[in-house]
Amino acid sequence: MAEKVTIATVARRARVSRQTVSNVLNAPHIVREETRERVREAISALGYRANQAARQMRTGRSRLIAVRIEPTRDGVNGSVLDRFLHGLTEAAEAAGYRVMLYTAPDSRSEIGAYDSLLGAYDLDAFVLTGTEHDDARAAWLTERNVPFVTFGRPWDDPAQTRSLGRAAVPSPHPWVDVNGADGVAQATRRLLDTGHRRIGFVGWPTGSGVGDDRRSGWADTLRSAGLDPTGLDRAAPDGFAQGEAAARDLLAGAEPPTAIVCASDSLALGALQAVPGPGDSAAGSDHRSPVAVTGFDDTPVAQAIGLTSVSQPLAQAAACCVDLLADVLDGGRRGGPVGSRRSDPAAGGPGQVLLRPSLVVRQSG
Amino acid sequence: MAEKVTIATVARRARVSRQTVSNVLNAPHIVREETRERVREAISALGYRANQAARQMRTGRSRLIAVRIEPTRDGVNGSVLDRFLHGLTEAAEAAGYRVMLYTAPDSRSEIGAYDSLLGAYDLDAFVLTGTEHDDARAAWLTERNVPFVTFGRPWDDPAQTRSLGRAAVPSPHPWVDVNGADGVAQATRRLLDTGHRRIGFVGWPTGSGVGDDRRSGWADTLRSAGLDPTGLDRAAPDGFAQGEAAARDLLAGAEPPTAIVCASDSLALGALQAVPGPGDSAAGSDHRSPVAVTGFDDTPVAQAIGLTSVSQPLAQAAACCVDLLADVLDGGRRGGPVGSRRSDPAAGGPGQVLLRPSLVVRQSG
DNA sequence: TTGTATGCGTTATCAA
DNA sequence: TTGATAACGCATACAA
Repeated sequence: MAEKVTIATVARRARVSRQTVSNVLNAPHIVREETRERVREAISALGYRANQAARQMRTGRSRLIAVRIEPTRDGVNGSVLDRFLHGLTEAAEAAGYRVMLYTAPDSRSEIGAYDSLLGAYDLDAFVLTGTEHDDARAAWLTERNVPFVTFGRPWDDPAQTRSLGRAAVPSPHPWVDVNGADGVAQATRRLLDTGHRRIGFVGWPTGSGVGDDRRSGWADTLRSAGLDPTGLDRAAPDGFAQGEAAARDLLAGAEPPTAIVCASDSLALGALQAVPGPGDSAAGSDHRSPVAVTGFDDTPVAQAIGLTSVSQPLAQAAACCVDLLADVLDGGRRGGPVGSRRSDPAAGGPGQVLLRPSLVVRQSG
Repeated sequence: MAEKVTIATVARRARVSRQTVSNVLNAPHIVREETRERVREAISALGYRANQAARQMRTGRSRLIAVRIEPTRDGVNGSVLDRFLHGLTEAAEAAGYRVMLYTAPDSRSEIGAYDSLLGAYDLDAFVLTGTEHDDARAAWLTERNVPFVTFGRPWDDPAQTRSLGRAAVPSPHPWVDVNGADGVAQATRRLLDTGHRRIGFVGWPTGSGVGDDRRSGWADTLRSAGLDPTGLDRAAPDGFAQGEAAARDLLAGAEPPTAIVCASDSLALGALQAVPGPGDSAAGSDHRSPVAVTGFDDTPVAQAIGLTSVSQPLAQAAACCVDLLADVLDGGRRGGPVGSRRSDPAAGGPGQVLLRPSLVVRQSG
């Protein structure tokens, strides 16, 4: 066990005061070049590393970012969080932060978790995933002035908010999101381009921001192509079996769609079971399904079975989250090589980034 | 922003000294009951929570456990880490610890990460996943007396270790693992029970501890049933395409197997593509594949497509990891309601837990 | 530009 | 059983 090397050790070795060492660390520009070099040399020679606990006690900042790890929901989409987390950890490290995990069975208890986490650990910020309508978590954190960023837009219903009277409009907060409507539109447009005219949609029931957004991408694309989406969509909770049932229902109609766009890979996987497979067709080993199916999230399942799917730039989204947090935490005096990612440079408010997903075309569509 | 409530605030309110408050927190038994109650009341009335940073500075312990989040490897198996992480976070919270994430592109740089993490954050312990032969990370941590537990057995080659001379035998460390051989044996035995006699195996090339372990479960089971496994196994790196190729090769033989056991869901998914599907058979909609295929890990993919697979008790494994760490960190004076999980109570060494996986039977086999 | 003194909130040592 | 005092490592106001 090596001797503990503190700022005093470094100071002795570099024959300066502790304060000078501290200055080299926190405000290098005010130290004379020669001294600075000597101190730096001592630092690396001794392998000195600042003690976070002591620093935190003094500054009140922990350089810790908390993010909730959810229980794997339906399973198929679980890896999305996984990839996001990895990106987040990597980006945080680069910015000098660390990621701390916490769990909560639901949003209500999540707020309770904030309280104890903040009390004990002086967390610098939170990353919230999966925003809901009028998210109570965002409100709680805003109210207490706790920095946070959400991966997911705030899906506040403007009408409802307005009806609350007063200035109930939630103050804007930094967020990063992926344009789901755009992704679904890409998928739909590609189907149109390849000749499909009757394109169905299987998505989640109305009410979830994410789901409604994705559905609109499909409907709007059809409309701008002069097609009527009416009757061509089905609502189903996320899940394999639900997707299969919805697709079956869609295909049972008088004029069944020749392609189905789904709001998730889980639904798409189910839908794939419902469409007549290549084996049932007369032709031999043509792997192309007569009914094209596309999913959303480009999960490992999609990669494995050759499902065309919309891929979210998760690593980039995570990096944006960290950037936005760093903007707030480090007082905007960052500005490294990351480039400006603000989607709306005109607005003076907090950064809000909407990323564009990409379509990964595979055999299924 | 509520006033900062420290141990001094509590002391004032309870009209005791700060030390007494500290005692109530850390050594309740030495405080008179009446005083203790008064202090406890003040604590909850004020909503006091101990400041981790200050505590850490004094005790040198952070109550932080670090675990590496790997980049999603081949994808399909990614969710395993996800579920393990969730279990770990939950168990750690219950034991009063927190989980901190870090990344590293490979094992070599992972050791570098230890160094800086330990220097800056005074981490209490590490959880290592995916142990390798003669794991350098374990050696490094052992040498520096850093507490850690591995999820995965140490796969040290006894012969090689011995040949190094000296006492090169690595000192044992706490580990938790799932008995892969047992899991594959369960799958194989079930196939035998359902009448299969020619059962193939598709696994990873010899050399990986995990892979060899799983293969042995298959081979041993066949042998104890009086069958000869020779020629019935194929080695392939993990992956969908690799699994398909290996299975195809296996099925191309003169006497092709009627069932294939795979070392992973990725391989199994590939193998499924290689076997004649139900659609190719004469009979109608019998969903049962003529060639049974089983996977390993019970990933979401398996759940979605109905692949029989071996399921690891990840939440339990994670809980065991935390228990073992707590044993070390809290000096063995734990012993809550978790029950003794030591697999070898006779050995005085560090706890080592081998858990039994379970077979999830679905349509594919 | 560099050095000195002080305090962050907690726990450990020791005396009362 | 309780209370006073010191110390953990760092950063900051202030003096030199």
